[in-house]
Amino acid sequence: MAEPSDGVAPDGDGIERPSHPVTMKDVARAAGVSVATVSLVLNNKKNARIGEDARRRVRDAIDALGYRPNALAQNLVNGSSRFIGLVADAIATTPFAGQIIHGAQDEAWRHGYVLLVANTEADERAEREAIAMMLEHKVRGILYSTWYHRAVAVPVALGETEFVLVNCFAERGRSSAVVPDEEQGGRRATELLLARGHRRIAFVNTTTESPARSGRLAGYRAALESAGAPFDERLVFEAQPDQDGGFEIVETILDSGASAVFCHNDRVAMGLYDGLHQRGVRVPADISVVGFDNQEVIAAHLHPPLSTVALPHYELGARGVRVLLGLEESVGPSPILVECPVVERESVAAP
Amino acid sequence: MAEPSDGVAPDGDGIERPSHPVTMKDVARAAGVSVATVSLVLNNKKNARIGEDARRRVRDAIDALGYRPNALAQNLVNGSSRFIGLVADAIATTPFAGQIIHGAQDEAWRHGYVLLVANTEADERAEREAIAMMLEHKVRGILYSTWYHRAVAVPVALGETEFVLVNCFAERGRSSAVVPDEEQGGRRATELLLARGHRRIAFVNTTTESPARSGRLAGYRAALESAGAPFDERLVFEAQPDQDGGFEIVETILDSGASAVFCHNDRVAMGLYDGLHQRGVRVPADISVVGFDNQEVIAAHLHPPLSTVALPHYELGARGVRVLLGLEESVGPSPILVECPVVERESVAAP
DNA sequence: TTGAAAGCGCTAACAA
DNA sequence: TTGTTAGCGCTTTCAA
Repeated sequence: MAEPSDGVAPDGDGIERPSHPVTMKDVARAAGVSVATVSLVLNNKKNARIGEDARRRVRDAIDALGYRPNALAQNLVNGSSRFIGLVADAIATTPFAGQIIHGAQDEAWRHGYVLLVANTEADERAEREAIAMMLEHKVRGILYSTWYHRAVAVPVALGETEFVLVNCFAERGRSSAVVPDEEQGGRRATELLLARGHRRIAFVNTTTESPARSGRLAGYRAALESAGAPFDERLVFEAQPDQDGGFEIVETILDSGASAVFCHNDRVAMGLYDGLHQRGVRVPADISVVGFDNQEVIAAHLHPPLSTVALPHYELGARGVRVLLGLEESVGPSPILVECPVVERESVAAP
Repeated sequence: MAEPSDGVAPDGDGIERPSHPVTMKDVARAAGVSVATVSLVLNNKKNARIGEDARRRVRDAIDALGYRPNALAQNLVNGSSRFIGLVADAIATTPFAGQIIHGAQDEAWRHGYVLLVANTEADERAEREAIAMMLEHKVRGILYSTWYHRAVAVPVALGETEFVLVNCFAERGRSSAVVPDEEQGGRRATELLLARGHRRIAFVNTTTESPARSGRLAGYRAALESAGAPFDERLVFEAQPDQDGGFEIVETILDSGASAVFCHNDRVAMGLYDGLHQRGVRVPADISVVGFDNQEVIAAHLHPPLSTVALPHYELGARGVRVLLGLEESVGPSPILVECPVVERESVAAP
């Protein structure tokens, strides 16, 4: 069905190669030792004294035969695997889920673990099956992740193993969880504008109730207040959280007399740009704009490139495995908050 | 470290629950039968006649104890696992890799397989380790995927198992491979314009050598020719394949007198839109535009929404596992070509 | 310094 | 209709 671009190790090495899968027994035979010895040198146990000679013979046999340990067998005897399960509700909708997987995968790998990935598309049945399968594979633990920050009902089966919620938190009860610090992010975004001297800063929030909505608003407000700028409710607007929402709210923003706008996300900012351009309003000369999410395809390539605050998805995945593995304390009853870093580009200027 | 939102099954069911992991032996004891019997009813082997009574007792015991088969043990005895490995060179850079994973995962799942995912960031060492790890877990086979369509040097270790290249093909030698049909895609994109009556259609190709570059060009040309429209070399331009490239080429396009533009990808189209808007040129009233890739965040939300041709990443992943599993013939020496479907939106009008 | 042997949880002959 | 038993490939005492 498929062939390697290159041959396998040549056979003329003088050692007989068993017809198919090379086991430890084969190595032992070839090296003239017992399987126990092979096992010992393989895992180089320190308190097992193996002669230099035998050790070498084993090594040679392993190379010659192209032996690979059978992880299935190892896991069976050790009673647990090196798997970490990751169940995601949407792995392809946005690049976000990808980032979580990426972070989790890197960190897991670093500690000798492998990711078992399951996509559930938020289907409860798929979710149950995914978790069951992971449990049956005796995973070290499960990362339960969502593609946008929200509260979730923790599936009962998760209780059979250790788990960490990633980018979500438990509706009720407490569970280890790692989520983005929306408020801090909102504060940073606003400060980006404040720092350049803006005082009348509009905030285009989303219409949908969510931690992002309340968190970013709180951050916006806090930044304003601690900068001594007035918080004016009439400068807070709501729009559908996408390009259309941003596009439709231009007029309103322009009427408000704000010199800068903090958008709930980059997509809103993109729509806003569009509407602004159509009216001949220049960014940032006439009005400054800041986004949120740092959705690369958009933010980095708008004209001018959009200053924004990044959602730390990679970090969420990575932190998730760290707390799962007990490398990091999940202190306190509330979720671990991960910072949202700012990404400065060119959409902000002095008023 | 983490608690379920809900308790585990109550203990007052009259059956003693062993302190920790419930094994088949526990079930056998509780049901008053042998492990063989339990195994038989579990896998409901047809040619094994088990009494209704025993069968029920086993079922009850399983429920009562909350037994879960140990997949590790099952795999060990069967000599092979239900894993399919997926090595990707970039899982987070774009939504594309996510789609491949998604498709592979869905299809694998459908056939009772689980995805083992590894991200290599194109690092050779990471790649070797990832493949080794998969081999050690006795995967059924490996999907080797890239985030953009290209030729690859097939890692030697892949030869130790079955594998399928996804979104890439072997530099030399033949290997099963599944790739997008760039030429067909280019043809479709051009036809979108041709169908509305355009004859002078500009093509903004990428500057970088790739199957996408040559394939889409060939498709463009073929469509033109079979529609009896002249292929004019002076209508083929090159630009960096992103927003900047598209933005910078507007003037040139406008000067060419073309009534429509087929862009190498959606990002280029986005940049083009931008430049067009700035000059007061309307899409599609003054000029029609077609993209490629169907990068949702962009294409669906431009003004007007961009008609484009989709890269079939989901399908690539799914087909990949199908050929891996031998469900689909990988006929012939050349890669399997997957169709690029067109996605019509509103950026095309009559000239 | 090494080997023999038990056993991880499960499946599959083979007996009974 | 069911139980006994021998492995699957490996790790790990325990003896030698």
